[in-house]
Amino acid sequence: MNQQRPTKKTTIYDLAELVGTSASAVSAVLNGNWKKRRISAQLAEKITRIAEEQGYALNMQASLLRREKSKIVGMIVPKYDNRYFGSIVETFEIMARERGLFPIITCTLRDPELEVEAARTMLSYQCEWLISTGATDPDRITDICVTSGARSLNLDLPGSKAPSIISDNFAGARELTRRTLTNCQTRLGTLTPLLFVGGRASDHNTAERVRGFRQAHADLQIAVDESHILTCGYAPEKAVSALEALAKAEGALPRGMFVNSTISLEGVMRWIKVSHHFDGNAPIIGCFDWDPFVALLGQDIEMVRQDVKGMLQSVFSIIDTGHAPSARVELPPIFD
Amino acid sequence: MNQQRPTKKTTIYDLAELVGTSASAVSAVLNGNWKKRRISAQLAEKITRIAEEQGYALNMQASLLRREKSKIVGMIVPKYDNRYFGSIVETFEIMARERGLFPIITCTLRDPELEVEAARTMLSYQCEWLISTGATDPDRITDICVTSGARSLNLDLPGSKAPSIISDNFAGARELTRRTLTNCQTRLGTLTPLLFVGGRASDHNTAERVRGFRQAHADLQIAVDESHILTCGYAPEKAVSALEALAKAEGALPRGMFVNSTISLEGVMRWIKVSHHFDGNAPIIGCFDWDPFVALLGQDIEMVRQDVKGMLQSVFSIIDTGHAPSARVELPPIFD
DNA sequence: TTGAAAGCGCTAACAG
DNA sequence: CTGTTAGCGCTTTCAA
Repeated sequence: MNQQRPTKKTTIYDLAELVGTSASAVSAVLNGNWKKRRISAQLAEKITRIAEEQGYALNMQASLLRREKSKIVGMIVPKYDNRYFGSIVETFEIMARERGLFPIITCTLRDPELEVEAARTMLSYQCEWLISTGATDPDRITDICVTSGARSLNLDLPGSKAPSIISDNFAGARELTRRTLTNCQTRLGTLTPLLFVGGRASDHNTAERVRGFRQAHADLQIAVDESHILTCGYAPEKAVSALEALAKAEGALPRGMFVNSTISLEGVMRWIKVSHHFDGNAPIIGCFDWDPFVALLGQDIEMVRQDVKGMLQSVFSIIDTGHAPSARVELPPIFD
Repeated sequence: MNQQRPTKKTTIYDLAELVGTSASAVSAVLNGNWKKRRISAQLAEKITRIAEEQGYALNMQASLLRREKSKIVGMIVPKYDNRYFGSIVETFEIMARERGLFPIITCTLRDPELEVEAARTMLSYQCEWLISTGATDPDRITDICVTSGARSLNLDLPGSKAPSIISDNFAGARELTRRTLTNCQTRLGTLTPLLFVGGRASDHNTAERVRGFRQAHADLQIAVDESHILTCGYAPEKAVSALEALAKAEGALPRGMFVNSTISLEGVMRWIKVSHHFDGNAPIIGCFDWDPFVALLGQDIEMVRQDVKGMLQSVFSIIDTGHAPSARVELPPIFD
C-alpha cells in the first residue's frame, strides 16, 4: 500500500537537462516530429529512453494550451441504464480512440439544466465536437457550442440547428407495429388495435413512432383508439401508473402493445406482474428497443434494435471530413 | 443549420479591455474571489454582465495549467454492457459533480494494454484520483499513478498497492449458494450440488465466490464436483461453449447453477434456449449480479445485487478526506 | 481597492 | 541537425 504524496512532476526541461539537450528537441522527439526536424536517431533514442526511465508524462494542459486543436470530442448521454446508450457510449469511445481523438462522456439524467451545464464544462475543456445524444434541448446546446467555436451534432434525437443522425423512427415503428399486429392475429385469431406505451409526446422520436404506429393500423384498416396512446414519459414508474390508470378507467386492456423503449418496458412488465391483469393470457408486445434478456426470456415480445454502429459511423464521417450532410440522416433500425 | 467556423475565443484580456479594467480583476470576479480582493460590487457586476454578453467561457486548460489542483477524477471501467457498471458510472458522475469535481470515465474492454494506455492518458490530463473498476491489473495502474503523483483506488476488483473497495464476495456467494441449494431442494425435492459458471479463476472475486460456493456446500455437507466449476471467463460465448463441452462430456447437467455475473448469465440462458437441454425442466439459478428483466421475466432465478451506492460512498469518503483505510473495504451485497 | 508582471509546461517558428 | 525564444490564457503574488 504505497501511496506517495505528489512528487514534483518531470517536465521536458528536466529531461532536456538530463539528456544534455534542449526542451524543443525533447518535445519534437516525444511527439514523433523528429523526422521533419532531422534529429539524429541517436539523440532521439536517448531522449526516449530517459523519458521512459523518469516516468515522464506529458502535461496535456500545457500542450493543449499551446496547440490549436484539442482533439477532444465530447458526448452527452441521458443515462447508462440500458443497452442502447451503453453501446452508443462504448462504440463512441472505440471509434474516437481509433482516430486519435480523446472522448469525454457525461450523463445528464434527462435534466435540461444539467445538459447545458455539462455542455459548458466540456467546452471549457476545449472540446471541438459535442455530440448530444437524446438531449432534451439539442438546439440550446448547439447555440452554446456556436458561441464557443465548437461544432455540434445530434444523435438519436434531432435538432434544427445542427446535423442530426437518428433512426428512421417512422418506418421502424410502422414495421414493428405491423409485426406485432400480425403476431396478435396469429396468437389470438383477431385483428385488434394495439396500446402504445411510453415516451414523451413532445419528443420527435415518440411523435414519429406514434405516426408509424397509426400508419400501420391504417394500412390494415384498423381504427386506433386515441385513449390508448399513452405517451406518459420514459421512466418505468410512469408506465406503471399510466397502465394502472387506464385499467381503472376502462377495465380490460388490449392484449397487444407497442412499448416505446426498454425503460418503459421495464415498467410494463412490472405492472403486468404485480397487477395480475393479464394472468393466464399474456400480452403480445412489440418493443422499440432491444435487450438480450428480454430477447431470451420474454414471451411473445418482438424487438427492434437501433443501428448504433451505423449511426456512429455517420457521426464520425462528419467529424473526419468536417463536412456535414445537408439533410437529417435517418438509419433504418434492425429487425432480427 | 448554423455551424460557424472557429470564431476567435474571448479571453479575460478581451473582457478586461471591454470593461476598462485588468485581467486580474476579471479573473478574480469570475472565480468569485472578489470579496477577498475587495473589488467594488459595481465593477464586479459590470464584469459579470459583459462576460455574459460576450458568451465568455473559461479556458480550463489554461486555468488548470496555472492552478495546482485539477479536480479531475478519472474512472476506468471494463464495459458499459450491464446494469452493474452502468450504475457505477452513473453514480460516480453524480457524486463527483456534487463535490465540484470533474469526472472523466473511459471503458477499457478488459484489455490490459488499453487499461494502461487509458491510465496514462488520464494522468496526462492531470487527474488527481484514478479509480480502477474491475481492472485486470490494478497494481500496474497504481504504479503508473504513483510515478505521476496521482492517487489511485480499486473498485470492485482489489489490488495490493492501493486501497480497495469491493463486495464481500465470499459471504455473498455463500448466501447465494445456500439460497439456490434451498430453492433446488424445494423445487426438486433433492439436495444436489450446483454447477458454477462464469468468471476467471485467476481473478480475486471469482476465487472468493468459488470459495463461498464451496463453503455453502460444505455447510450442508454436500460434496462439490470439481469438474462442475466452470470458470470459463465472463463473455456469453465462453459460457455457451463451456456448457456445451460439459454436456457433451457428461450428458445430463445439474439442474441447479451458480452463475457468476449477468454477462455469463446471458450465455447460460442462450445455451439453455438453443440446446434444449433443460426443456421441460428448467434449471434453478442463482446469479451473482442483478438485472431488472431477469428479475421480472426469469423463472427460478435468484439474484444478488452489489451495493454500488455503498461502495461509491466509501470511494468518495476516501477522496474527500484524503485518508485511506488501512484494510480492504468489503461491503455485503444485497439480497432482495 | 486595483494593476503589472511572472510563470505554469509546452509547441512552433526562427536562427543558427 | 539543434537551441533560443515567444507566447497560449490564466492565477497569483506583489506593489501601488
